[in-house]
This record gives sequence, structure tokens and C-alpha cells, in this order.
Amino acid sequence: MTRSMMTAIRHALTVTREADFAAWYQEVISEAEMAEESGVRGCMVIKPWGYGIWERIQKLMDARIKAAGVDNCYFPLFIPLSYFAKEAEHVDGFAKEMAVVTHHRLIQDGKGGLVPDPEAKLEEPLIVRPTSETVIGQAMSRWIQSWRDLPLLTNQWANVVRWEMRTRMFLRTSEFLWQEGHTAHADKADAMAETLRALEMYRAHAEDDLAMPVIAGEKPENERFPGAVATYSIEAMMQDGKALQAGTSHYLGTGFAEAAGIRYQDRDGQQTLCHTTSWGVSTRLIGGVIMTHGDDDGLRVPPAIAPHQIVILPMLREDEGDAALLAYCEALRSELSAQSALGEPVRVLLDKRAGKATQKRWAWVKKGVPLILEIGGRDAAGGQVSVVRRDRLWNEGGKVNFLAQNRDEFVAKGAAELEDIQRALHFEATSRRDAQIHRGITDVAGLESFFAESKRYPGWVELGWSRPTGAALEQVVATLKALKLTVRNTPMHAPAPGGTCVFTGQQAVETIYVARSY
RNA sequence: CGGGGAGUGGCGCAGCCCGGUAGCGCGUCUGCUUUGGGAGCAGAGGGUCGCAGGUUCGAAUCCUGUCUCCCCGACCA
Repeated sequence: MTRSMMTAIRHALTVTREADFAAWYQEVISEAEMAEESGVRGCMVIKPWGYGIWERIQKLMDARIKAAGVDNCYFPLFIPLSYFAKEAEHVDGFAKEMAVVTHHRLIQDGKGGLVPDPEAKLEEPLIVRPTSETVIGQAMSRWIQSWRDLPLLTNQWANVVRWEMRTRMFLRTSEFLWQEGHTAHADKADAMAETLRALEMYRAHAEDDLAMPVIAGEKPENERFPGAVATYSIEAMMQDGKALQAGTSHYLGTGFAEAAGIRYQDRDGQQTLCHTTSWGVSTRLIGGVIMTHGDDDGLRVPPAIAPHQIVILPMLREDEGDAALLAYCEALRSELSAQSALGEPVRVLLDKRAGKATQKRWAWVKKGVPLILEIGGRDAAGGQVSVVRRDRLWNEGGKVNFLAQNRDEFVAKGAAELEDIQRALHFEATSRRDAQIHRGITDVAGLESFFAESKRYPGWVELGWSRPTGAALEQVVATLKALKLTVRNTPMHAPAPGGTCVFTGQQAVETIYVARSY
């Protein structure tokens, strides 16, 4: 019964998540008009709907950053090679994926083209920032002299470039947009507190703003940021069961401070190295939102980050009735905009572009607007609105689930409905994730057989391990790699698991999540 | 960076093997009909066949190079 109803539905996309998750992901981005190819390897054009979501993420994240007392700055795109070369592990981590500027002028090549002018070679090459620890460290070394200057809390919103071998829209692009927080502290305790504050900020943003459940925890040693003493992440589970690292926060110790000379005179008059941190989230979050909330009809945007939360579609008929209908819709838009949802004015678009309302409707469905209102002449005359919730698009009969409601009643409860959608998306994603976390595997053979089974979307495995380091960890990483698995993180505040380590047989001291990942 | 696949109107594709005026579906535009839900009929517009060389009387088609995208791998905050 259910099956026949399901197959009767004509979805807005041509590829389902079940049929081909990677193709589905790309179709969502294309059909929701979020981004497109640019012609430059690994770089994308972010279109208004995709960028609008990013602007929402920026706005909400920026408020959280500022609330923590962190000030925004801007540092240069170009970093002198010599700055970058100072921190050895950092160099090892990034050298292979660097864009380098070597010339400052072009000349005619005599064949109608242009080439870099050999006469205009830069004395010192500039790298295009892959991250800004080094250049911000240089500034910090100038800005910090005394213990009174600490902590120094900065952030910048910027683009960065990493020459990735393999790219995927939003998830891994050669150029991406992000924020990078950089802080300097008097001691380790203060720096660690900041590192964990940022982690908690990211967890709250993901859960509350993106409705994307995450597990916050510490990365294993082999997954640390190049040059970091400790790296923490938030990890989200996508609908195909893979893990997505959705944000990171690093305690950098004194290594970067040493490289850049970030020192302060302490209360005893001694020159002392600062302890620094860095933390970031990027446009990758948008990929996470797609793979967390998207369905076979396109994206579903959580109301908190939806550029438009409600779209009103007048069923224009190009006759004398249109004026009255538009007036009705405009009044509706105005009243809804005066409401407040999720702590902000409700964002309402009256889409009165020419075109059939039904076609425009499917465009908004694919974009994932939380509430779509289609208003016809009869609604206007009867004081009604026809509303469909994007998260409940289909009714049991396989039809679009429009619900006629009294206009004034809808105005009164529209904001609450948006908040309910935000909750519903979070609940749905959390339930799905929890159902796909598997426990009870006690040895490597069990792990192998679990992932060897032809499960389409195996999800994550929660294990206890002995937190091996060095060569022992390398052994574990190799074992996991053979299964295409990685250790995601050790969740914060998790009790000691008890039992023995799946890999070493020693006492298990930590809980970890093991998964395939993006 | 290695292996595989692909690039032809806005989108999806055929044509290529076997060189001879660039086609189809959807969408777009116009008109008529229809009108509470992804409309019908008729007509029209729209393409440097990724790019650059080469072979040829003639290249979407054959050859060489190159760029970009997708999948797998390696790599990867």
C-alpha cells in the first residue's frame, strides 16, 4: 500500500538519495540554484540562494563570536613565503596544496596571448593564504607586549585557497569562504578554555541554527591540524552515514608563538611565550546542511538560516482580479514580516514575478523554503491562505500537502510554525543519526564484518579504545584505512567506556566514533 | 597526481565507429484554449559542437595537445 503511494509521487528531483547519493547531492545544488561550476578547477560560483544561506550562517555565527568578546579584523590574502616557512609541521601539512604568486606583470607572448613577464618576477614569492596563523601571528607579535594585552581575541571572515586534488562543491573546494578565529593567551589553561569555548560555540551553532546534530570531541593525534597540540571537531552524520567534520578548534601551544615571536612581559617582568588557538567553520557547513536536511524534492532549509522563511505565491491570472489579489498578498506579507520567529523578524518574500505559480512553487520547493503560501482569488475573497510546510510536502494521498487556513489565524501562528519546523528538522536528523550509531563491537574482526556487509549506509560505530599513540596508533590507522574508516573524535564529557580496546586489547580509556567520512 | 567516464541551444541527450548544410525531449517566447494546483494545441527563437593546433575540397565526427567536470584511488584543516 505504502509502496504504491510512494511510487505515485512525482518528486522534484530526478535522482533519489537511495539511488545515487553523490548524484543526488549535485542535483540539489544545481536545481536549488545554490552554486555552479566556474571553469576554474575546484572553484565554484555561489549563486544567490547558496550565498544567502551563507550570509545567514555568517550573521548568526558572527553574533556568537562577538558575544564572546572576539573582534573582527582583516589580514592580507598574500602571505610572504618566509612567514609561512617558520613553523615546520605547519609547512609539512600545507606545502603540497599551495597557490604561489611569483610575478606581478603580464606581457604579450607574440602569439596573441599573455605570459608572466620574466622581468617582473617577485623577489620573494607570495603564497595565497591557506589559513592565516602565520600572518596573524606576525601581527600579534607586534600587538602584544604586556600581560595586560592578553588575551588577544581576533577573528576574520575571509576566503582561503588550498589546491585540493579532488574537489566537491561546498565540501572541498580549492577556494572556500570561512571565518578563522585566532587568539593569544597568557597560559595553557586560558588558551584551552578558549579552544573549548569555540568548540562549544560551533556545537551550539550547528545544533540550534543549522538544526544539524553534531558530536563535539577531540581528534586523535593523527588527525590534528598541522602544528597543533590538540585539535577538536564537531562531527555530523550525513544521510548516507558518512561523517562530516563541520568545524574545528585547535589549541596550538607555543609553537606558533615561537615561530612568530609572540611574547609578553609577565607580572614578574619575564618575556614569556603566548599560548595560541585557532578555530574555523567554512562554506562546508552548507554541504552539511544539504546532506543533513535535503530530501528527494531538493533542499530543506532550517528556518534559522533560510534567506526567505516564507514565500507567498499569488496565483496571478493576468486579469482584472490580479490587483486585488496582490493587495491581499502584500498585506499578508507585511503582517507576517512584523512577526518574530527564532528571535528575529520573519523573512517573507512576495514572489510576484511573471510566470505560473505552480512552476514557481517547484522552484521554491527545490530551494527548500520552509513555508510556501499559494494564494488564489478564492483565498483572498474568503480570507484564507493555502500553506504547505516544506518538511511535510506530501500528504497520504501522494499530493502536495496544501492546507487551507484562516488568514488571521495563520498570521498569528506562522512564526511558531517556523520554530516548529526548526525543531522538527533537528529532531528528524537527530533520530536518524542516533539510529545509525552502532555499539557492541568488541574486536577488529567484528568491525571488519560490520563494514564488510553490503550495507548501503553503514553509519558510525562507537568503540572504546586505549588511546594509542605513535607507532601503535599508526597500526590502528592502517587497520582502519583498509576498511576506508577513520577515527572521527572522542566525544567530550563521555564516561570511560570500560572493557578492553578493540585494537590493542588493553584497558579502554576513551570512547571514539569510527566512520567513513567526507 | 594515477585509472575510468564525459564535455553538442538554459537543462537532459542523440549524432562520432563509417567526414558532406547540427538534431530530439524538456524549458523559453508568441497566439489561442484551459483555470484551485507540476495544463493542451499551433507556431517561433535559441548552438563559437570545451579550447587550440593539425589532416582534408570539406571536421561535431579523424589525429595531437590542452582545459574543465564526474566516479574510483592516492592525498587532505
